[in-house]
Amino acid sequence: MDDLDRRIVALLIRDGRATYAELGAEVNLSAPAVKRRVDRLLDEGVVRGFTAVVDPAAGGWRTEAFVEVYCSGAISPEALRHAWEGIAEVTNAWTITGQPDALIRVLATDVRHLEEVLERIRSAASIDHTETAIVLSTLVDRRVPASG
Amino acid sequence: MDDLDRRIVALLIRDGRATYAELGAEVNLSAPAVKRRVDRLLDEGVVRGFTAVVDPAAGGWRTEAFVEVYCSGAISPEALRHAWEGIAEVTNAWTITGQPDALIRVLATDVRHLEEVLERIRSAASIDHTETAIVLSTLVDRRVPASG
DNA sequence: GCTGAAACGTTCACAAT
DNA sequence: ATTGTGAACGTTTCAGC
Repeated sequence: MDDLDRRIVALLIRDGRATYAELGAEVNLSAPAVKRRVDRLLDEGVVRGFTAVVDPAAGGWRTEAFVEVYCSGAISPEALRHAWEGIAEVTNAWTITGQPDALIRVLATDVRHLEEVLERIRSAASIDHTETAIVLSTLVDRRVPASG
Repeated sequence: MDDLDRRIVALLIRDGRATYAELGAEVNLSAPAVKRRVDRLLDEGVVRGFTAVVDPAAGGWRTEAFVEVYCSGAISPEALRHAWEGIAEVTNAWTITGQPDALIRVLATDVRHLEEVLERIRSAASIDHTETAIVLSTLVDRRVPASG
């Protein structure tokens, strides 16, 4: 993971479909040399894969919310993961420090749908209660810290 | 945005570097037909672009936190966006309903670095106080609701 | 790491439906 | 309006250096 790797990764974050020739032109390397590095980065898990960045609203997901989850008793993170992975509308979930045990990001079509998802979240594990905050606007949207 | 578009988008979320021929084989379309659809989806903004999915830990980002921000007085979302966009470690920020005015996701190298980022966040706008929750584990990590 | 060459993918104009 | 075909061009992906 040298400086060349970091530059290639930064370029691939900006354009995940950039050709090896284009990447090579930016970092002064031949296309095969770039490919070998990208293959190695994929192998090492530095780059997990490539994906399309989709506008959720275009798919009808117009309501976004964060749900703080307070559990009752001891529940393993693995049990929570298993329960929430099966709920399609749960896009992200983390266990966290502080008063709530977990934080969930939910995408729903509307508030009515959100309420229905919250019921499924609560019934999927022995949960004490939840606190929901609806997203008003997205101010910053990156996956990793800004670089260049 | 018909069913064929949705299937192509789902395939591109799974593999953002899939060739048009591969996509076409899955949806029974020729490569040029798939390309025209993808070009249109990009044009319409349904697909915003393509990116590499990178492991933050591989880049040294081993500490993740969510920061609830309580503002003092009236601050425009635009002012908050401008202030936080300039902080590299702020990967995401949303204005939300409920007690806090905003929620921020931060990636830092360690807890010491996180504390330093929090200082920058607080001094970047007229903020009353913040409440930070450090991420213990990531249970679910998707961008959009699961589909297939 | 580079080069060369074959296989493969992309991207266009054009015809078909 | 959208698709498939064919051909030119660029890219990928080897092996050999």
